Amino acid sequence: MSDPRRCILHLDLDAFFAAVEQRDKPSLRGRPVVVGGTGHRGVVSTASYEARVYGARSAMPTAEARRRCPPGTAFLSTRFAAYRTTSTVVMDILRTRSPLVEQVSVDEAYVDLTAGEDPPGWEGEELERWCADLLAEITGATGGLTASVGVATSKMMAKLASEMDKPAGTTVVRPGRELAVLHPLPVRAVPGVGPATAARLRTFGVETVGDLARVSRSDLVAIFGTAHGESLHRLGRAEDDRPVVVEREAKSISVEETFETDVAERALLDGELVRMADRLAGRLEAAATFARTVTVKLRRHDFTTQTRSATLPFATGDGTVVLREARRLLAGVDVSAGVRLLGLGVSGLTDHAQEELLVLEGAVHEELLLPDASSPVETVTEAGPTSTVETRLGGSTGWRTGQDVHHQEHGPGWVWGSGRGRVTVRFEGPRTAPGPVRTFHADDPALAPAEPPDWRTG
DNA sequence: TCTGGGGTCCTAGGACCC
DNA sequence: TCTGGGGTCCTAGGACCC
Repeated sequence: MSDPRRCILHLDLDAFFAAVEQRDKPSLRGRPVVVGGTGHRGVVSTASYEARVYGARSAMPTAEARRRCPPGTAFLSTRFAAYRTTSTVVMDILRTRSPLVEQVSVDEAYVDLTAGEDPPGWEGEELERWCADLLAEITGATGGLTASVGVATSKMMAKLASEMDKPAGTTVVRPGRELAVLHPLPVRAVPGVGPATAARLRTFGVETVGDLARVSRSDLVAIFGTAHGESLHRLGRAEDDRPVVVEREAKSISVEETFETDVAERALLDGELVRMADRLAGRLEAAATFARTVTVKLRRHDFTTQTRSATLPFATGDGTVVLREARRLLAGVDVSAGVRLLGLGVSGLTDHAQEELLVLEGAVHEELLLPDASSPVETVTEAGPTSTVETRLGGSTGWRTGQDVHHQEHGPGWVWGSGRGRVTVRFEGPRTAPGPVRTFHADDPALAPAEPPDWRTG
């Protein structure tokens, strides 16, 4: 059983992306909003509660959400910069309560309250009052966003609790109550049980966590392997002593892109690779880290995924080195049937560069370092194919729905829609009334992309 | 108009070394 | 000439999470 002395809080911001959009775009408040990929291969990241009424859900193809939601539903692309700014405000508030805050994503965190200065106790309604105070502070500081929290003796139980009274709810699972709360839930509620594991368990007649808890450890290990089997056995009994850890070092960095239509032309794929290597190098530099392993990922028309990786004898932060390896790896796979997704990643991260030159001085495996004379480093500085995959496909004006813009005359606004050489902008901000809509030429010089508005001052 | 993008962890097999 | 087991590194693929 979990250590009853631990008091762990899990906080989850409610419909976070959609809530930020409704805060910053007054005309969307109270209306269905769907945030995610807006192209024909897009999927939903977050649906507002108004859109959930019609069945729109996270991870659903956006096309499906469009079919389900009524006219007037806003379909917006993501604005990560805005979400990050708001997320930081929330995480800073959590750190005033305890130094042990583990941010697991932009909208979610664990807090070990036991590590705080004056932790609330389990008795009476003290915890409920303490959480109400926390949620009120978050709502005030974020311009009206709500969060849900769960408090329990372990991370798993705290997370399950935070989902039990959404939105804006507080659920406390007091020590000793864990199994009564856990066992009626479907197995899918257990972290680590996804569609494949749930289907497998169903063939053994296991539907609820209570059913799972009656399966022996040896049976679970035989079915799912050591790591997964042991984990299922423990979590099914609410045995979870995973600590709240403040910072985890990144193990990999990657970028990927799904094309609007499958791509079979090597020149186009190479152009993408050039841009991806450049972005990756920027992120390596920003993180002051270096990588030894380069991985190229492809997804085909039938959704099968293929990866090819190579480990260098040195760690690099150089985009040209990453690109050279990526090109070599991509050259070894058949793309003639078309590629749906192309990805480029690096792993084996270390703090210290051990660059190519140092290894060359050691005269180690020179042929490994210059593996492909046909793609010399110099080609990287070339412009690459001028027609990127997007421009070749046409139709795009370069403006994304939901994007922040500024017009010389009309001031700040956001892209309401675009196409056929036009862009329509709604001029409003987080602290204005719902604003008017105007349409411009997509290349109107008076119109420019802008930073997200500040809900505290804008 | 089927299925994003960024991650983590695990497994299994082969190479290689002792 | 034949045979062994353990450990580490690498590659490819898959499940899962938000």
